[in-house]
Amino acid sequence: MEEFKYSYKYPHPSVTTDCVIFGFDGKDLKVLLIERGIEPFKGTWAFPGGFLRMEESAEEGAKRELFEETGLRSSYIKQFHAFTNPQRDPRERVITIAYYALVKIEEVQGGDDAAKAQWFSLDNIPSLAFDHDRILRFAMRELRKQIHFEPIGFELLPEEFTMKELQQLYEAILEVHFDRRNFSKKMLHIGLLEQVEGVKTPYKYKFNPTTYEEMKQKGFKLEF
Amino acid sequence: MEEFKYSYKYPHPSVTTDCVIFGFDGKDLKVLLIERGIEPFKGTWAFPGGFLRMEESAEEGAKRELFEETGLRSSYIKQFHAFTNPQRDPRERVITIAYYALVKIEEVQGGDDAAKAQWFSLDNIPSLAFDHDRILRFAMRELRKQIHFEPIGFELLPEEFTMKELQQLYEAILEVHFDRRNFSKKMLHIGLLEQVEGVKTPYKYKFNPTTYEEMKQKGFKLEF
DNA sequence: TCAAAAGTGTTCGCTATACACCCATGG
DNA sequence: CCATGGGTGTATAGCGAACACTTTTGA
Repeated sequence: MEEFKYSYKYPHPSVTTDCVIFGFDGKDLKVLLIERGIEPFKGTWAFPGGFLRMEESAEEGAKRELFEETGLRSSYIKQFHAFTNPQRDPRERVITIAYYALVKIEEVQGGDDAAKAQWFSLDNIPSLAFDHDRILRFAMRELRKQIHFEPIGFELLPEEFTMKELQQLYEAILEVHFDRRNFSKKMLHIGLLEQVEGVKTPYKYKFNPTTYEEMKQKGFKLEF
Repeated sequence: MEEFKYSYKYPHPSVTTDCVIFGFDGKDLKVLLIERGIEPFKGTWAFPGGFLRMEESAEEGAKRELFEETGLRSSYIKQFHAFTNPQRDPRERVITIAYYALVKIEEVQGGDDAAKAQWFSLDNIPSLAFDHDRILRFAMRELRKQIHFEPIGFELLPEEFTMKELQQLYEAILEVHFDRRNFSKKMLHIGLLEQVEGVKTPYKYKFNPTTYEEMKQKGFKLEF
């Protein structure tokens, strides 16, 4: 009995965080998956995640998971849903608070056990553990919504990027096709882009966070 | 020790659901608050909520809370955030999964203890228990976002309503002012409204859920 | 009969969209 | 020199925003 030393009057569920990590390789949108080393679902792929510690918030937990798998500390991270189906874990009642993270794929370092982490294109996702396929679909839907209110695309691109890369990213997220000329015109018109001096054809651009902060104050909407 | 019969190897947080119930009285957007009868925060106002039962999902829990306070079973309800700050409850670690519900205010029946439930206008909210002021601000922000993707306004209005009521609702949610003529034109153009036959000046309208379902299939966006 | 509310139409400017041409680069 | 990619401009149509007049209703 020594082992079960946390006792409550009423049953409590376990609480975990899961982190859907999105990256962009210049062409396709990708997610980072971990091959599970333990039961249940040993050997199948899943999102990085784990039990919430008592002294950390869910966001801190998700950031911890993100760091352990990518070495990144300061990425964009957003809670998008808590999954609470009583049967979602075969062992016991586990609810998970799910986040998605947007990372610059080239900054990602292999985690402690890099061998078991791998990037997958969204059109080539393997069978996933637990209800993680549902979590992924949910994350994609929320990401598409989010893009209307925040220029989150910039979180997925390197510091400097071409207009074509930016367009391909938006096309990958929204699953649409834009006219190259109109996309460029629209993006430049918004005013969040800053052309990198001295680079010629193809031009490179940087995201201007100052302008973004100003625009957030006044309120704005990105149309697509 | 009989009392604490649920034991775990690791500490588990408590999990609750809270339900921000929005209603519209034809003029102002309101929320339903409960006066707490027990400590902590006894005597202060809070959202309906309570501990998640082991056999129910969070959404079922939130619906249960909604039913207990309003008598309504089939309202629009949406999870918008899990609040997980380790210090948010002074007693112990409690995370809450928060929902907002949109109800037709005239259908609401007093709950079991109706005396302690009361509608408050958003510009006249009393001091709230726990972190519920933060939860309310969060709910409002999500509601405003949501309105761009779904015609949720209709959930808050009676079956039949005038264009003016619809406009006042949108103005209350978004905290903006629309030109009466342009608002009407735009709303009618979207095609979700059906004019009630036989009613004259002011016309009444009904929401057409069939058209809405068709539009959701094809994907659409409500602009404001 | 008078005031307030509600119905309706027009103009203007902006932006989304469709589309074509020129230039630079590299094989 | 030719093909490809990338930079740029223009015409058109549709929508949002501003705005005024007429009709109806009820006090």
